Amino acid sequence: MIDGKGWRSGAPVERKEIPQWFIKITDYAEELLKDLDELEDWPEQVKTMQRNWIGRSEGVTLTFDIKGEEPLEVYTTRPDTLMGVSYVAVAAQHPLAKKAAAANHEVADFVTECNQTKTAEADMATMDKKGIFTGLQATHPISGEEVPVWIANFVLMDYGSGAVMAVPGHDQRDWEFATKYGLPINQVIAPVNNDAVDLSKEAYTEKGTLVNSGDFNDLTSQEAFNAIAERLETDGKGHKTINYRLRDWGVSRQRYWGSPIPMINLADGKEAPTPEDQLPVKLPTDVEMDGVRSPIKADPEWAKTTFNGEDALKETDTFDTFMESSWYYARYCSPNYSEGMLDAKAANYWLPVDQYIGGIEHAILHLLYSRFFHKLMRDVGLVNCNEPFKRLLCQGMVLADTYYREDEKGGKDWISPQDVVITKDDKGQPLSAVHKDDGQPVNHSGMSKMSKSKNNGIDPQVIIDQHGADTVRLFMMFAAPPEQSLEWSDTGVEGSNKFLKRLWKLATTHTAEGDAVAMDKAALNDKQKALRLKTHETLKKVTDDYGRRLTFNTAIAASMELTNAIGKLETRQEQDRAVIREAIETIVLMLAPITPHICQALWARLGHSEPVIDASWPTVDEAALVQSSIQMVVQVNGKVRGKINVATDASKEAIEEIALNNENVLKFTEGKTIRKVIVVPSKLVSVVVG
RNA sequence: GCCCGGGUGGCGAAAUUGGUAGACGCAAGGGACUUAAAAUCCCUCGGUGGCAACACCGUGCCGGUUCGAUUCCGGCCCCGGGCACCA
Repeated sequence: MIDGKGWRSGAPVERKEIPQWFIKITDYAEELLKDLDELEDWPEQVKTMQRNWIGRSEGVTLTFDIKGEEPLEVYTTRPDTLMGVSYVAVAAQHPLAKKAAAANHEVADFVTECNQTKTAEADMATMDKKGIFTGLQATHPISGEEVPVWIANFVLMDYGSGAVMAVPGHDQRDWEFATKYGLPINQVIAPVNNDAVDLSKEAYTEKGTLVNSGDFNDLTSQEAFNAIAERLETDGKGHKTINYRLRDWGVSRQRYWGSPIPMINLADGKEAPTPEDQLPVKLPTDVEMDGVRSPIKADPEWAKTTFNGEDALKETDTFDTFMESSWYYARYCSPNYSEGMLDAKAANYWLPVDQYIGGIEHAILHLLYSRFFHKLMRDVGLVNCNEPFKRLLCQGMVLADTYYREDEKGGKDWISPQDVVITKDDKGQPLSAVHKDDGQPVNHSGMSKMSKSKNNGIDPQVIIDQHGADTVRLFMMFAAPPEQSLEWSDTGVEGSNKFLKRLWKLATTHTAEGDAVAMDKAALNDKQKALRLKTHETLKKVTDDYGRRLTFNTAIAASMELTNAIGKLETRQEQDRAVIREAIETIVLMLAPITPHICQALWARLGHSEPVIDASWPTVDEAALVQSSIQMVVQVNGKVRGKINVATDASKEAIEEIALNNENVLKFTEGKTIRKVIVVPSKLVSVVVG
């Protein structure tokens, strides 16, 4: 868009009302909300976002009568504040607004202005709150008093009934609007503790006790909610309602690139689904793009068809691409099936998806649409489970450094990080960045998502050619937990390569010395036992990291620690080699999912004929985890003052005794009264002195 | 503006249920090997003071709960994701 016009067509950007297709996702709002509770292996963050997006609220729908007009319906979640209403406001697209606009050109100008502003929620929420009086008066459903009807730019036509009752005393947005336009601000809620409220500074939005509310005085907000709802119900002026923030899904797109919506527009103005013998409706490929209109809209012939022998027109809108991404996972179960959308048998064999992975940017739209679509498929008998994705992991983005130079026009010329040479000072802080070709300086613009536009993508093939796929895989899994963004670092890649070389050397040196003898667990010395302990502790941790936590970075770190520990054990005895063999085999099996190639090669050298991919996951030897003594920390008034070694089976009293007699601990307890000693088993002793 | 995350050494990060802050790695510094360099190996590595033992400070900022807070609570600042037509 340039200056509010399409860059190719020159057409001005404007908002228009056009007929479009919607899918009634709101019918599933309650189920989409409720079933979130079943998704135990979804991140809490995503479920919270979806709950808020669906936005279930309990309130009351009520009507204000207007002379000579249809009664005005409003929805409120705070019926307890009803007696404080000082005006009502409708959206600019509301029928009352349109009617008022027809009668008054100032109102018409305002409505036009509202229709030109952006409709994104973020824009609506941050724009100046503006309004205009329609000239109409509405009758309060209980007091019978007259209140003015305004048009306000912040009232959404799509939510509730497109009209709100305004209680400036107890709603901050209404308060700001009333203050701006000099409308009355009435107090009808008082704090429970009866504190005075200053409504000249801001609205009082808490719940409390009703005041200035006639028959409802002295009721609590909760009691008044019910009492007022009942009164309205009795008088035929309203009733309790459950409302959702979720709106129906607009699936129409006016562009060519998409699946044509299989509906037919009939001569009488009605619509019908495309009959089966005309399916699928295919997008024509022999088209001319004029850059303005979709070819199937520009071509008067394409849409022509018949329905029950009558002339009719095919729909020329295409589907939102979210439509396809909402069920592809199900189609993947029977990709060659041609009798329908899904082969239900295959779908039910495979679904739900055990582990789904996607970026956090899909937390709401794609993941909500998919859940909805799955329930639709269930309701027509295509699948028999309630939810599409059993387990969800939201992975982060890959970021890389960005470098640029300014061109003559002041624009930015992005330079690939692979073409930049960095020099660093003694402390490792970058001193300068220059282009590798001309040696001239370039500007650094931080880390950002790898993209074509910033020219900071790294072709993995280059790194794979240099260091091998295992190095790249190891680096990517090691640099950060998967749900966090990953900062690409060439030196980090080299670090991963170094580790693999070290592991290779360690393992091949070991195998070159011949086969290890069988381990004699009873004959192990302390150092050998310590390595076995480390091996099985590591295995236990890595198993949990892979299986439950999905923190591959810590699984790798633990494997590195074990590798370092092996290097520290001297190999003088046969049993040293037996314990080392076990440790190396464990590392190879643990890292095989991440670095399969090198692990397969090492596995073979370790004398296994079956491929490592077919080897079973090693089991933790609980006996190896048993220790005779452990280290505990001693704190005095919350600060670590000593470390003690105690027998694993030592009693609380014995531990206390050792802790209190620790040399450094005594320095801080001498001459003071010991008020309390807390022993946290196998962790620490906390001494409180005063 | 609203909803959801995040903020820890020079850097990427770890600390899983409130219990030793900085594991693991990168960068940097020192050393060994080498004619030399690369590679490799060893040592140091949050800050301040101290020969050291150790002490004090330290997880965005301010406050609170607790014997004990990176972790829990209240308020604030900054960064990222989403806000329905980017998908």
